[in-house]
This record gives sequence, C-alpha cells and structure tokens, in this order.
Amino acid sequence: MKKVLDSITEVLSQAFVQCGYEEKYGKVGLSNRPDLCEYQCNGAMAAAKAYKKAPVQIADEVAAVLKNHPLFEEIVSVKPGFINIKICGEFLKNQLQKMAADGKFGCQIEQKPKKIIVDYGGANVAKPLHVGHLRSAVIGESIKRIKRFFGNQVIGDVHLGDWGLQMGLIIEELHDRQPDLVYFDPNYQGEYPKEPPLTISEMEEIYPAASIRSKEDAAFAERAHKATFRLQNGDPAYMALWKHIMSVSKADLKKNYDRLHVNFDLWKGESDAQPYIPDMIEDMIARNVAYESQGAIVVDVALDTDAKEMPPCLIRKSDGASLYATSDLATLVEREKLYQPEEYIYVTDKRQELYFTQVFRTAKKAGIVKESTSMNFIGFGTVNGKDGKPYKTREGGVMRLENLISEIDEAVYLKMEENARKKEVSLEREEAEQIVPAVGLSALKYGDLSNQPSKDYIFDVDKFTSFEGNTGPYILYTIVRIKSILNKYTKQGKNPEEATVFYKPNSESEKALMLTLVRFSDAAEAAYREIAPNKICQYIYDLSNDFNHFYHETKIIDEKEKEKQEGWIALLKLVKQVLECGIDLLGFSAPDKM
RNA sequence: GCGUGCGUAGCUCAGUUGGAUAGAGCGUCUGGCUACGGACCAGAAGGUCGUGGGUUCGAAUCCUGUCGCACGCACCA
Repeated sequence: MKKVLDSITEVLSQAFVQCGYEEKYGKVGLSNRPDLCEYQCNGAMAAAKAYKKAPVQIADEVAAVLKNHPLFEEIVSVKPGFINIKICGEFLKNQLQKMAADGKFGCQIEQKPKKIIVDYGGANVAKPLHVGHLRSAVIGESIKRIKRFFGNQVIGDVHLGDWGLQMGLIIEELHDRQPDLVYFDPNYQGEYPKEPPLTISEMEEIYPAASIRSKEDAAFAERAHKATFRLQNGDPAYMALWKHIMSVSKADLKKNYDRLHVNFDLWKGESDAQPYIPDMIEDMIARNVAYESQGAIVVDVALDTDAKEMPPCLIRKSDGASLYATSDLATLVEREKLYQPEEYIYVTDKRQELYFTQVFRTAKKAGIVKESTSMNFIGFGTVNGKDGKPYKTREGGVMRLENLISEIDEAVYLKMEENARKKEVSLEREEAEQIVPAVGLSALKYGDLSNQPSKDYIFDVDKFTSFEGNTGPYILYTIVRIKSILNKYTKQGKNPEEATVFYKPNSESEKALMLTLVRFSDAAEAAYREIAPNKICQYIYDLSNDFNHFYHETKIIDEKEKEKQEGWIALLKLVKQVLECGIDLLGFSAPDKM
C-alpha cells in the first residue's frame, strides 16, 4: 500500500514540475512544527538557488496550484519558503482503512527475502548468565524479530561458549569432590552412566569455587588446563562428562532465556566448530592466506584505506592452541556448509568491534564467506549503575541476570501492591504471579531497547519499572486500557469484531492519533533499515501518548451515534494491534489486566 | 603514542541525516480528577547543544582546532 508521505510527495512533485521546476524539489517530510502543519515541503528553498528566484515566490506558485487539491485540508506557503500542509480527514480515514486490512500495517516487506543468521546470546556453559549477557540477548532477539517481520528467513544462534577452560575447572573440581566417579577411573572400560553426576545447583556452586581456587592454587590451575586439553582431544571419559555438563547447563540456560522470551533456533557452540579447524587452517596456509609470524599463524587484514592500525588476525597461537578467532572462523565454515546465509549479524559488546573486523576480513580473504555476503557487527554499550560505572551487586561482584530480574520483579510487585492499596482492592496473589513477570520483562527490555544499542546506559530500576513516562509498563498499561474498553463494549452486547469501518477525525487529538498511526511503517522500516530497535520504542511511546490524549477527551462507551462509536472501536483495535505488534518486535507481550 | 565513539535542561535520553521557536520523561512548581477507562490530564520554570573557528540563505547535525570522558590497539574471550 502506498504511504501517506509518498502520496503527498507525488502530488507536490507534479506541482513543482507544472510550475517549471525539477521534480526532486517536491519531497515532503513530517512537520517539525506540529503547531503549524502536519507535513512540510522545503523544496522551494533548495530550488531558489538553482532557479535564482526568491524561495517564497516558488512556494507561492506551487501552493497556488494545489490550493483546491482534494488531498489537502490546507496547503500554504510561509515566510522563508516553507510549504505547510494539512491533509484531508477523509483521506486519512481511507488510509487507516487500508492499514487495518494490511497484515503488516503498511510496511513494505522485503521483495527478495534473505536468509540471515543472527549470532547473539553468547552464554557460557556451566557459568551463570550475568548482566553482560542481557543486552546481547535482548537486542539480538529484537533484531531477529524485526528482520523476520520484514519477510526474511532468520536463524538465531546462541553460539555457546562450551569448549573453554571452565570445562577443565569443573572436571577437576568434581574429581576432588567425587574421586570415585567412574569418569576418573583410568581402568574403566564399560559404558558411562546416563544420569548426570551433578545437578545444576551443584554446578552453579562448583564453577565459581573452582574458578576462585584456580587463581590461588597454581597446581590446580595447571590440572584444569590439562583436563581441558584432554577433553579437547576427545578423551572418552571426559567427553562423557562434558556431555552431562552440557545437557544440565543447556536445560538451565533454556529456562532462563525462556523467562526473557528469548528463543534460539540453534543451540550451536564452539565445540561444533572444532572438527573444521585443522582443514581450515591447512587450507589457509596452502593458499598463502595465512602464514607464520613469531611462531603463531596469522592472516594480514590491513587495508591501505585503514585510518587506524589493523593488527593481523591470529588463528593459531605459538603453542599450537586455537583461539576465539579460530573457532569463530570455523563456525563460519560450518554455517556456510549448512545454511549459506546472505547476511550475518553479530550482536556483542562493542569492545569487540576491532576483533570482529579482523574476523570478517579474514573470512572473506580466505574465501570462507562470499564477498557478496554482508557481515554486520552490532556492538552494544555497557550496562552501568547510577554511578556511571558497570552495574555490580552491592558487594561489588558480577550481577547475575537472575538477580537482576528478581530486583525488577520485586519493584513491580511493590508498585502493584501500592496501587491496589490506593484503589482499596486486594491484590490477588495468583493474578500477581502472572502479571508481575510480564510487566517486569517489559520494564527490563524496554529500559534497554529504548536506548541506542551502541551507547552505554544507566540501569535504573525505579525508572524502568515506573508506570509513567517512557517505560515498558506505560506501554503495557495503554494496551491493557484498550483491552478494558473493548471488554466494556462487548458487555454492552456489541461485537468489536464487527466494528471495521473507520470514521473521519473530528477532533484535533483524534487526528493526531491517526497521523501517528499511519507513521508506523516509517518507524518500523527505519528500525529495520538501521537495525535500531530504539526507533520502535520511540514510536510506540508516541502512539501511546497520542492515544491517551485522545481517549481522555473522548467518551467512547457512552457514544450514542452508532457509526461514530464503531469508527472509534475500529480505531482502538488498530492502535492495540499496532502497539502489540511493536512490543512483539521488542520481544515482550501485554497481559490482559494489570 | 595511534585509533574509535561520545559530550544536548538538575537527572536519564530523543533529535526524522542541513531547515522555522532544539524536544520528551523524571524531578521541581501550579491546577484538575473520591476515579474501577484517572497508574491519567492541562500548564509553568529550566538550554550559549563541551569550547574556538570555518563551510552557506540556514548548523546540535558537515569540516577543522581544542578540552573532557569511555573504549580498543596480535598469542584473553
């Protein structure tokens, strides 16, 4: 469906041509003076120079031509040379009618859908999720949903850290605690047990303990390194143990990600890439892409155009061990073999930008990834506390994600309790248990996503969980309120489903709401194009505000005129759908009550 | 040292890619609402866009000098 801006631009462009100017000057944008107009065209000022005429004169000519055009309620030229436009309510009404019938609310879906792999999450097996994992999960999930909304085939991969030193640490710690386990008996020949030798809560305790111990006890650290090495060389006992650790940990991670409404299509990890490493490195050396330098194997990735120094990409350490880059490249080998995506998006901490530039260049130079494949790095900033420093626990330790969520949920619960007290109703425990996580999640995700991904932001529980202002709960509240009105309408014995015909705007606030509504596709497309979920937040916040403004001065349920009331119900439904669509793109959903 | 990013209201952030009087929220101040659609609404105060220069009809936005902060600069992930 054609967008409002395009329709107006088309008309303006024709008018410019008719007056003897180039078509390109007819470009129309949103007004930045809503008090004066809804849309504006600045082309007359640009044209003034080219045609050596006063801008006002040009604007006057164009506005005169369009004076009685049916699309406009008003079109005037003003002082320096702006053309100010208000569009006709009837046209707006028809536009909404089309928008409501369009499954994507007027968004232009990708003509040629792409296959895209989004690499996000980055959890480490056996280690608890912490604040650092929050942004990757939240931003990555939203990006995945946005890309998918525009028709692409998107594969989300958690890309677990499942092959590192933490495995050796756990194995050795377990060895010391339960030396009788068959995994540690060198003479054992039988099948290894199907039941895991440890639970998730044991593992949660064992890993940090082992990690601390390795820093104080050099001999233990050495043993852990050796165990890791043994595991990576396929020792059957350790492999059996590793599989148990994996399954226990994955189940727990899944549970935690589910709570965040973060769903991965693939649960691949570094270990999956290991089989590809030897051939890959050999091939890169054989084709002179990689070479030896100071005992290590490296790939030159510097370009003449680089302003900054670009160190070579290391793919094998001088001691023969592989690195993060090795595993990332081998992962690409596997992904190309299995999926051949046309685009990659990595969502990680922005401090890794240089590193990923190296990996991307290496992948292309080595021919692992085609030149035409786009490889994007979305780097996010740090989650800080109110002091502007990385968010920590009160004791100064790493903040676990679980605790962060509990902190938010607790704040939400207290607010709900307080509100219930004000209204003098009691808060049903069962109801609260359903609502609190939903509201908490909106607070957490909206608080994160409303910032630009690349910027650091301050994690402020009070601000995020506030039911007022630019927050997740405020958006949810708006949706819940609409649901409540629709319920009331149903209780009058009417069916909201039958209210499908829009009514032309008859108040300023109603028109403002409609104008914001038709802007959805612009906001969503900008978010899509720029990989910027914060644009969705900005938009749904505007829409919520416009809606609240409108409903405040409109008595919908008491309206006697049937057509008008039905038009409003249709409008409400569309606002609700668009808001729900918006929060779904952000990765959360609204409860029925709150 | 080299490089990258960022400096916008007391605080947290926007700013449609060069347009009119730089916008929101929180906080502060004033007013409305005994309401189950008020977790809201109306209004006020608050700014030399870090700072100096340049480009042009026009700059928070582009170029440049400078100050401050954060981050990164091959065998960690």
